[in-house]
Amino acid sequence: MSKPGLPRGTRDFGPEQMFRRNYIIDNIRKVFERYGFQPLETPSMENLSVLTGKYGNEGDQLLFKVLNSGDYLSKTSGDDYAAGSKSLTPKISNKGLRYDLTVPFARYVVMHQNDITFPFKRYQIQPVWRADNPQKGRYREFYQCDADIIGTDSTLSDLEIVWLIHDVYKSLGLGDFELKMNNRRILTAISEYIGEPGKEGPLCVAIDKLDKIGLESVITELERSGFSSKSCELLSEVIQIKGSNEEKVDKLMGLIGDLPNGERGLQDVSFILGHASSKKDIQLKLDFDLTLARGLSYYTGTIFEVKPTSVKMGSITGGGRYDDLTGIFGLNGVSGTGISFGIDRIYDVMLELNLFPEEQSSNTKVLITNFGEKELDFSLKVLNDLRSAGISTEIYPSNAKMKKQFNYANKRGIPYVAVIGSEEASNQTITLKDMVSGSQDQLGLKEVLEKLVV
RNA sequence: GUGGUUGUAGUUCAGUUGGUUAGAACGCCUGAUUGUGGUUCAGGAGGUCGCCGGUUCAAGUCCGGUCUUCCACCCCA
Repeated sequence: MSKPGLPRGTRDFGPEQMFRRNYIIDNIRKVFERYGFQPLETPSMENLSVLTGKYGNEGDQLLFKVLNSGDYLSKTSGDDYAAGSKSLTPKISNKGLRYDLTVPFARYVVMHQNDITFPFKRYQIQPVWRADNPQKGRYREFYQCDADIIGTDSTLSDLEIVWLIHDVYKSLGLGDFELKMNNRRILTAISEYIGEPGKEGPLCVAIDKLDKIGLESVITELERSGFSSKSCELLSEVIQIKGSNEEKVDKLMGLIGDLPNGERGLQDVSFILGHASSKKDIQLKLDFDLTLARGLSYYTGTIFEVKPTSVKMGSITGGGRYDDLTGIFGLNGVSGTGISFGIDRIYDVMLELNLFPEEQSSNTKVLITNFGEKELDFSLKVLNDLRSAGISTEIYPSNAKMKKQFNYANKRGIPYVAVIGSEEASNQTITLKDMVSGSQDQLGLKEVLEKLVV
């Protein structure tokens, strides 16, 4: 028999890792619920008609497709095979694994539009799959934690997202990050201002790389995609605007303030900037960054991204406002804003910064020894009494050597061992050993309960 | 999808110009200690050298392919 393995880009999570992952997820969930978000889960699989075409060409290639059940070749012919995988795939596969949580959410909203009370605030914590090439911080199966407010175009919701991000990272003790914010309308207005209206798509793609490849390479790339040298000159002036967040808003107002998109985008940004710090306990490095573009094409307003500052890692949280997410499924005029936390990356960052609470390798507080049948009745009574009192208790399942039973408690990090041998069983007492100090006392059941219930 | 990189015991890694029976540390098991773990000491088990093929008298070592790991690009969380 050959040794088993895992599919590329997937991982097992042992008890130790699950303890840490649950710590992250529990904290995020608590904050989500404190903000009034309601839980939602959707299936791992969606119909390919729901998924394809939503993430661009590249995204479609990254979808994991599920082969049809039964004789999946029955509806194909030799011609399909000859025409290549593009024409063959739809005939042998009509389902795929979800690529993110936003599109399934949009599908859900459209299907349940008559039952949902808007504005609808939902959160969703589930794995997603991408047939991508794995590397640092990139997996083929990973979790997203999404929170969206849908059915309102109020900028107040965007502000709530800022506070939500702040509170999530505060609860995790991760303060070492920067929240970047921009607005797609501003990028649109800039493309109009520099004389290349309608080209905000390529503009976003290029601008997004600014901190990676530098201004000159960005300009080169833009010229290659048809931007005139005059527009590029104007652009480099605009994106080199420096100063505080408020100063940047002011300067931009002078340039693109008369354009409808520019005015509205800057209003939103300044609303958020103005109110964000009104929260009492706020400690947030919020940066209005003109070069933040974000890839996903459905964003139309405010956009967010969180990056750790001292750990080399891509974005750990991203989101923004979209005006017409459900339009692709035939429901128009539903605006929303949302955020997605990448817990696998947050895990990596927190591990590197040593931010997890001390590991708790076991929930069990007491291990009851097993000496065999004579002591069993009393041992089981103690076991059940301790459990009834809310104390997490185990009994060693077989009459093994004491060395082995103590070793088990030690390895599992169980703090107390209750020794119940013939002597203890006959006078109904328990020898309770404290595994940390090494000391032990012979006690009655009541005394044990008093000692352990704190 | 493109380019580079990695693979030897449960884990982390050695392994000489190709040459006897592939090693270490940690971990694991047993005993010293028949009712007591963490320390110590003694002993033991554990390997299809990722897989398939090729070169050679001889391959862990060289060559080809393939899978995998990690990294970068693209894109993204």
